[in-house]
Amino acid sequence: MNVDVNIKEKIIVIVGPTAVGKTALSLALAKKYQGEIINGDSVQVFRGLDIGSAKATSDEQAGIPHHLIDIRNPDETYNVYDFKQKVDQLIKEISARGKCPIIVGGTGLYIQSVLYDYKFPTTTGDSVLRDKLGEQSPFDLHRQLADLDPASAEKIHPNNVKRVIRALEICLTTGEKCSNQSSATEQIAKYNATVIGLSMAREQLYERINSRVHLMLAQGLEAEVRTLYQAGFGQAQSMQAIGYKEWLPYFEGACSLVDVIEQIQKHSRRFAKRQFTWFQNKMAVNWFEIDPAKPTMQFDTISETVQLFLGKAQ
RNA sequence: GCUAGAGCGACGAAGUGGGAGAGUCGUGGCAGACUGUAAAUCUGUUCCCGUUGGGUGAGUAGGUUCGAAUCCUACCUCUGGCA
Repeated sequence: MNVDVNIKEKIIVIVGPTAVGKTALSLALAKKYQGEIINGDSVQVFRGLDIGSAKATSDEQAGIPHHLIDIRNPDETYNVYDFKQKVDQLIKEISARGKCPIIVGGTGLYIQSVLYDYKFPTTTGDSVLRDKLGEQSPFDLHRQLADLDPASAEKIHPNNVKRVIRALEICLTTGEKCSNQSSATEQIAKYNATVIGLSMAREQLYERINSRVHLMLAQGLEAEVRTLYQAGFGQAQSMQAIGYKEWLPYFEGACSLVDVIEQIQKHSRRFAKRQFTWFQNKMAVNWFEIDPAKPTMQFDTISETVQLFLGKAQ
């Protein structure tokens, strides 16, 4: 199959682990190149989750169009499918305006789904079926999957109940096999994208993460989470985010504030590691190492790369 | 100074008290997987080396023994008690 290169829209993608400085770079590039920012992050979509998700402040956003931020209430859901649909549409619109779409985010799956044009199984989440399946033992679930879709069963570890259930859900509601549907997607780049990755020496990144948690606290993180908690959103999807879920035991008197801080730091460090794993292994990234002492020093180099990319004839 | 107890693996804990185990639990680190919750969920690994195997190993140095984490001696460190 030949995809006509000429019709591919140009997009800039900024990826990297949490706390590395993606937001700052996105703002700088958007200003310089008349870009519009598309949030590629699974938490910043929720209203009211501002400090803990490290959203750009409204001052920072001023004058630069931002998309897919604050588009959900804290008790609503959001997923890759929603994201990809909206992004495809947004890229079309923004490009038609003669602007450059800049996708910024740390959610590997989301970014991947856009870059490689994932085709998702048609079945939407069926919570009744999921609950019913959830009552069974992991072993039984996995055995069922082995009957219906051996390829998936082999790929998914029996302990990974969420993914076993999702695979079963696809088999049971569509009659298709999860493994067939996902492999139907070829690794074909849908857009003419330059993927800029920001990295940092592990130790320094971890220090930055640790101190950023204290910064968030100073900015009023506890009050932000308490408001959401008191509004009854404790069990919502949005509250599973790092920086939020860790407060629940504290509000219930089961742990100390120090415990909360340490948990948030730990979860953030692990998350950063998982982000590295994804971006390094799943997609072609143009990496730039950030020096935490001079975080904007690389921006000029990156900017040149971007200019070259944008200037190139299609 | 005297006395009682305790010292192992990146860290913490429990347990064992002549036939051992680089064993158990937890934490941290490292690595990995990922197609509708993905900041989710899950997996592997973590003394050394030539890694389907081999080596060293229970504070340190000796001793007893066919065999020692275990018993003995000395020393070091920590904790409690007494001065």
